[in-house]
Amino acid sequence: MVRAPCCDKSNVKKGPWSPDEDNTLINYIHKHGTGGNWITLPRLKRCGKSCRLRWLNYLRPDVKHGGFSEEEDNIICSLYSILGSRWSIIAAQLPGRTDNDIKNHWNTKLKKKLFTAKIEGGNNEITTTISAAPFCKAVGSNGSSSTTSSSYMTDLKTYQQKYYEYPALVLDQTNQFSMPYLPFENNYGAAWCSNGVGNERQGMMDHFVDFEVDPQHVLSGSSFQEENINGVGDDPWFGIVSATHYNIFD
DNA sequence: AACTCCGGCAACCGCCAACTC
DNA sequence: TGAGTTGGCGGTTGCCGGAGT
Repeated sequence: MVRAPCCDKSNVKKGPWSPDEDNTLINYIHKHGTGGNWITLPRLKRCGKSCRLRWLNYLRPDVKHGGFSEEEDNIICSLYSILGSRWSIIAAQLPGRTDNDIKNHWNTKLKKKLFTAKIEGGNNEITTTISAAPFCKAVGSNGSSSTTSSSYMTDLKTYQQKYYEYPALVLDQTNQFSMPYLPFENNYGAAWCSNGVGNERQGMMDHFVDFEVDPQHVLSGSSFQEENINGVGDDPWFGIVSATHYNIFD
């Protein structure tokens, strides 16, 4: 009871797609859809995976190419600061953009842009790390605090494993620290910051709780100034307090 | 004009989780 | 239940065109 392999690797065409191949693929999908099965797609001498990639990244009618706006750049950088290189999740927040496109854009432009901004900033904060804290799992679906100490610790372990390079937060055009902008509907996504006194994890947790239960700290689609938050120090930490409805860390 | 270098991007590769038989 | 298949993802490669020399 064994299925046929997805393609005969020795007889599979690679490299750039020709207009003919594109047309064949487009016509087929318009006629039949993908049916969730890329392997049975048109009899191009292409691997099913290659067909899927070509359609999703290039041929799909709603896909946008290039021309990233400032706002899109900001969203990408903010989400990168939180999620790291989880391009598919980041792409899900940007209609018409593909993970591949965003990844390329980050690697070729944004990374350098932020690095340059960091150098120009020229302060000790350069060496600071930020972290992405999947605390969302520990927050009630209505945004209220329902965290238990055990789930706290589970998430803390994940949290401690997820450190990212600093630069993504230098984005703020006013040259101040700003919290990542989280473009989630209904703003269930919210950012959190602490001064991370002495790099104490417990210290950060305290700030997290303070922040979480205080509605005025919940983002409403704008960036968040450092002075709005309890902890103001030279060793800031950033994270998410809630993004519960989206399960973005699952 | 010829050559080299470099940036941008499409496509491939390999891994892994989910699914199927 | 386990082996094999498939789809999805992130990392990487390699081609192409433009800029610089």
